[in-house]
Amino acid sequence: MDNRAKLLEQALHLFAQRGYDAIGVQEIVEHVGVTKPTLYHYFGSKRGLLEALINERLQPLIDRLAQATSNANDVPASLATIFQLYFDFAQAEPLLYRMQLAMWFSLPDNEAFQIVAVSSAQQQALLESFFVRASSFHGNMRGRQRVYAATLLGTINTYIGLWLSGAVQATPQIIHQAVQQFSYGIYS
Amino acid sequence: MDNRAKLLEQALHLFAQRGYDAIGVQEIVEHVGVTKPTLYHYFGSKRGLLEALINERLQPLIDRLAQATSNANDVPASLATIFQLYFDFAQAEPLLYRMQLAMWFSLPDNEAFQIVAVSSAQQQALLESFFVRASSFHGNMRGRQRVYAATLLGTINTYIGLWLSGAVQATPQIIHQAVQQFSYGIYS
DNA sequence: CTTTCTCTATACCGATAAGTATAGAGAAAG
DNA sequence: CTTTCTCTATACTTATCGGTATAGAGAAAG
Repeated sequence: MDNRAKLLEQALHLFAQRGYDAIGVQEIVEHVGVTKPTLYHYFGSKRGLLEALINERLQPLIDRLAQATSNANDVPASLATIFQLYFDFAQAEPLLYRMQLAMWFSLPDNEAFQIVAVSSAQQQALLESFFVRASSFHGNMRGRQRVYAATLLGTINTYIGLWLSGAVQATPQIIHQAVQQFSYGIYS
Repeated sequence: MDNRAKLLEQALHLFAQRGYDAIGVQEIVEHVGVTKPTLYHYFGSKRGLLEALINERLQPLIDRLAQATSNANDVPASLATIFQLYFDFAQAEPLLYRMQLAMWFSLPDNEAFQIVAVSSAQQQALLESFFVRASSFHGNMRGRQRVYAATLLGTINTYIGLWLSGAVQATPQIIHQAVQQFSYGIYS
C-alpha cells in the first residue's frame, strides 16, 4: 500500500470518527507516518483529499445505482434491488457510508456538505429519473419524483442507520420491510 | 435583548449555517459586538454555549413529546399528534431543528454529537416507553420498541428534511401521509 | 461613602489550523 | 554520467483556535 492509499484510508477512519472539520491535516499524516508535503503532493489541499475519497470510493455505489435504475418496467423489483444495493454497499464500506451520511446531513455552507452534495445529487437525479420513467406504469408524476426520491433515500438511510447502530440486522426480512414501508407511500 | 440572549441567537444562526466545528468563538462575539470574556462569563466554554442553546430552546419539544406520549390508549391518534408536534416545532424553530438534525447525524466522537445526544436520547426514551405501553393493545413488543422509535424519528426527519428543503409544504395531507407511511411498518 | 458583585474590555497565552519554500533522495530516461 | 521527474522531509509562514489574567466600569447593598 503506497502513501497515497494509506492517506486516504487513514483520512476515512478519522473523518468517519470525529468529522471532517474536527480533523486536522497534521493528525492524518502523523497517523500514516509521513509529513504534510506528501499529502499536499497527492491531493493539493484538505478539500482535495476528501474529494478524492468521495470520488473514488463512492463511485461504485453510483455505478450500481445507475444500473439498478436503468430499467423502470418492474418498479417493485427495482425498488428491492435498490434497497439491497444500498445495504450491500453500507455493509462493504460502513465507515464510508457513515461519513457520507453525516456530511449529507451537515449544513449547506459547510465545506464537507458541498463536497458530498455532488454525489448526493447524482443519486437523487438517478432516482428521480427512475420515477419519471416509471410514471408510464404509475400515472403522471406531476413533480412528485423529487419527493419520492427523497423519501426513498430517507427510508433507506433510516434503516441503514438502524443497522449501523446495531439495532437491527441486515436480514432479507428487514430489507423487505423497508421496501414495503416506502412502497406504502408510493402506491397509496 | 441582553448580551446573553444575543450570543445564543447568533450562535444558533452560525452553527445552523456552517456547523459547530466550523464556527469559532471569536466569530460569534464579533457578530454580536462584544468580546470573548463576555461569552465565557455566561457560558464558561464553547461547549457550554451549545449546551445552553440545546437545553433551553429544545426543551419545549421534549416537554410536548412527553405529554403526547403520556397516553398510549389510542395509538393512531397519538402518532398523528406526535407528527404534528414535530412539524409545529420545526416550523417554529427551523434553525434549531436543522442544527440538531445535523448534530444528531454527526459522528459519535464529535463534541456536538455528544451534546445533542442527551436530548436525542430523551426523545428516543419517551417514544420507546410509549411503544411499550402501547403493546397491551398491539401484542408484545419483544424489544421492537427500539426499532419502532428509531423508524418513527427517521420518518419524521425525512419529511421535515423534505419541508426544510422546500420540496413539500407542511399540509395536513403530507403529515397524514407521513403517519400512514410509518404506520405501515408497525401494523404489518 | 465604601464595599461588593456583575458584567465587559484589553491584551495576552500556548496550541494548532491549513498551506508552502526549499532542498534532497532515488529512480528513470537520455 | 547527466538530466529529469517523482516523491518526501525540514522548517517555516500567517492566521486562528479555545481560553484566560487583569483590570475597570457601573449598579446595588451596607
